[in-house]
Amino acid sequence: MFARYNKVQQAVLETTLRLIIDKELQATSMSLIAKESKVSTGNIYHYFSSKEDIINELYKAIVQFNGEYVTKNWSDADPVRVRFERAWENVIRLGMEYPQGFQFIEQYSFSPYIYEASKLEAYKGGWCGPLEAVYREAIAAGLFKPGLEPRLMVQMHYGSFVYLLKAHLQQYLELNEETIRSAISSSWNAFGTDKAVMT
Amino acid sequence: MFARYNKVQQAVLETTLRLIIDKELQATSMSLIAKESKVSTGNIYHYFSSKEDIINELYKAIVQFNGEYVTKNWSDADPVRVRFERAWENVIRLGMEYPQGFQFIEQYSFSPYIYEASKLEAYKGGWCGPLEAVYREAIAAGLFKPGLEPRLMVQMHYGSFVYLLKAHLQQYLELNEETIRSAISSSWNAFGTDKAVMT
DNA sequence: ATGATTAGAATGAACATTCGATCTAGATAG
DNA sequence: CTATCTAGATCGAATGTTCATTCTAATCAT
Repeated sequence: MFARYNKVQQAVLETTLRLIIDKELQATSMSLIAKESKVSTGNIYHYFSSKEDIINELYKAIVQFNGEYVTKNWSDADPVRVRFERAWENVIRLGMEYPQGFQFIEQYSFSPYIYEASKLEAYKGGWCGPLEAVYREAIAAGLFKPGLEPRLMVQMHYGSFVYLLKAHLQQYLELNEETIRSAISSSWNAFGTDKAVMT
Repeated sequence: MFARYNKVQQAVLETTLRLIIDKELQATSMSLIAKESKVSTGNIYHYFSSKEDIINELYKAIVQFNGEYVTKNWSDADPVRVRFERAWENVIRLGMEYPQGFQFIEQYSFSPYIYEASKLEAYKGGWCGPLEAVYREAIAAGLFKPGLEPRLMVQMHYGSFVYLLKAHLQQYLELNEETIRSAISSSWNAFGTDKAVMT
């Protein structure tokens, strides 16, 4: 997840992520990060310019990782429906395999603590653009109803899966393969035309 | 929104809500709350036992307010589809009219800062239960496909609307009446059977 | 007057950051 | 092969600030 950083930076970033998810940002002090990562405070400041800097590096690293994960296993050559399913499957799998990173982005993507510059940099590595294109294509092919903006559709579907994951991570409900397939298929139906329904 | 509190408490709660949404919890100090609410720190501690206490009162008050808002304008006598539409319309309207309260719950409902007791108390006044019942009824009437848990369906739909609202509040997209109607209708279609489709 | 309420200065703890000292490894010289 | 040097890496104690909370005195209502 933090492959492009050195050992010390990795230790700090991993520890910070864990602490923030477990205990919340305000309860995550530099001295605690130092103790748990086994890197002295002085040395942390050798590699990061401030606490804010750590959080922002964390943000950028996770967003990039997530972006790569979600756009895996599918390409423009695949049929629209396949791309749709793979992408959302990836989103769910990402949330289940890397819950801390997922929760971190969920909690802090609108936080003033994250610099606008980090958010901008994040957007470039994101997957919203590619997915929007898939939806646009689905509309053009008559598989999705026209009328709503692709951007809005993606936003709604993303929200669905985020909340599914939240409920799962909170042990509020269970997610098995069958349920995931079913949820993705239902999502398709929300915007799908008769032509597109084949479930 | 804070009708059941006295003047001083209202001032403190309103100010705290505004500051937390504008500036984030950790940047919202007691002295700032005191200055902006025009209640001295000493007096704040006369009405609240701690900062945590303020946040938790805020949480409980908003959850109750939201619960009442969402279950307005519909009753068990209405047809399932009407109840479905009214409820989600209320959710969206709530988010648009009271964005701060909406954002606060979004950000802090999973926070360790909120006592479990507050969350429990919140659940009683919540609207998840009533909505789950509507979905259960829709399945029983053959309007919704069986297979998925009603709880999961509600969770997914709620996520859709939350993200729609987030995007709207972030000026990322515009929400007009037509779009809202269309989004709610699409949501119905996600789980709707052929019998139920009438759009 | 007296009990409740309000005010804001005082307190003490916690925290982000800095700083000077120490350590390490690799290069250079004898 | 050993001794010396050096620059970066690492350490943790010290600093100065911020903040939640408390305290004491003043004000108000009855």
